[in-house]
Amino acid sequence: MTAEPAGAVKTLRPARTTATRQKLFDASMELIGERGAAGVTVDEIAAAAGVSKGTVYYNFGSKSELIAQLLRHGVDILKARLQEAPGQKAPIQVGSGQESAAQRAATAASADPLLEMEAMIGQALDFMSEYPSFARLWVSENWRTPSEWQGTFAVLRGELLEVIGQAVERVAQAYPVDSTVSRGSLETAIFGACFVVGLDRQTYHPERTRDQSVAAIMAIMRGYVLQRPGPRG
Amino acid sequence: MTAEPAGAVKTLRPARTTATRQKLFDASMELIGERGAAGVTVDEIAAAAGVSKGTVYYNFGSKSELIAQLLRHGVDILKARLQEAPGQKAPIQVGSGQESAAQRAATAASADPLLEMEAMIGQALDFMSEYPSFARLWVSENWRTPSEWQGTFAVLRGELLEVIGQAVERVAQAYPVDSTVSRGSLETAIFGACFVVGLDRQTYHPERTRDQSVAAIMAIMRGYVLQRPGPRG
DNA sequence: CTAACTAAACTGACCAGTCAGTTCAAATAG
DNA sequence: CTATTTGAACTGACTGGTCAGTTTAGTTAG
Repeated sequence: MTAEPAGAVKTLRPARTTATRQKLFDASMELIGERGAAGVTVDEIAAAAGVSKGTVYYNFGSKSELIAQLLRHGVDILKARLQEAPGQKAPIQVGSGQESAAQRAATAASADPLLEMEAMIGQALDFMSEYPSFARLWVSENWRTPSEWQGTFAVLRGELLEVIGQAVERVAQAYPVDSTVSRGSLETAIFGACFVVGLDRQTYHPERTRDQSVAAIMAIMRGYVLQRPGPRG
Repeated sequence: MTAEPAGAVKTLRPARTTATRQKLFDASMELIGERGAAGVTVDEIAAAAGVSKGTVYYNFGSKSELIAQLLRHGVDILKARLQEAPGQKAPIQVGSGQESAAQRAATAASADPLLEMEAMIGQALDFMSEYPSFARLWVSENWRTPSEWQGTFAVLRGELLEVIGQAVERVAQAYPVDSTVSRGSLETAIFGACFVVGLDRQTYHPERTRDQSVAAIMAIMRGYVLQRPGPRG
């Protein structure tokens, strides 16, 4: 019988378990990204992770749950990357006037929300380069209608779009923008363009540079902003 | 014994076969779009098409070949739609000065390549609405690395991007554009945004209108064009 | 001592592809 | 006009193999 219901506590977990789960995440990400969730067997994943099949079930309970947690894992990484982009550095609510040099640098870099946006898109593309399999898994399963991970996707998608939405909002505060454009659709377009441009670069056009890709996606923002006299205020 | 090797002649094919193949395309498109190529069985497809399993193999030879031809079929439809957009109406080389009223209307509408671009994006979104399963199949399988349909995708992707590329070219001829932006990346961004915005509307935001979506994607073009004094020439 | 993990065998469902046989519309023969 | 033949189109039971998930008895590491 499996002790501890699969996928229980995440924190305070023994080091061995954490390492095992990480190995399984790495192996799954790779294999599933290449051949799709349905195209990979649990035996293969276990073998690739250098672990027995029983361990997969001990840790995750099912193939489906493994993949759900894999999606969550990837989104956590991507969100962290996006928030690394200057100006996204979470609500710093420490006593006023005591920012560190690093904090001041971040603030300075984020003075222009368009530059911040550019940094975010760059981070997104870097993520796609680093975890191409995650991007493939995402686009493969995201829009399936009665998907096993429908709920998972709805939540994760919302989290990512919120980060983008905040950055767009900051642009809209600093610049005159075309208010006839639906904010939601715009965010989706940016989000989608990041994935597709990133994946396409990976698969079909490795010669395209990161900066070319960023510039192409940034065209969306330049088209959203009405004039270019720099941020106001 | 099966006469005629599967998937041979396409033209002059007896009506019965054409009807059968169409039924199989319709059924496959629906099922595969929902649950993915690997998630659907040939038995299910046959049943949904109201045909026996043997007929699938008689007509296509393999599940894989059925899907390859399904992709080709969908791209043919999408390409036709994109070329319906004003100004794309293929090289009309009939005797000069004898255009029909319809041709003149199309020419008039295409006077502005940006409007033409807008029409094309609208057509793309309409296609996504009408064949959502095709779009899902496309994004699900397009970027798999050693895919069964790698070659198929490379060809079809090229055909679609060429149509977009021509429209972008016409914009670049008529307007001053940001020449530092890589044309290929830009086209990919537009292409990707169409798919993702279309699918997202379908799956998560049915309340978003077609025109909102078009406007969001058109932001890319507005950002690519440097000024807005109307087309030159 | 116990949670985490191993190794290997096993079950039961599922599924791609096969093939011997059936149908029927059109061609040909009488 | 009727009988016969032909073969493309189609059928569906069957085969061989695969795979998620289970079980069990034992091992390792913290």
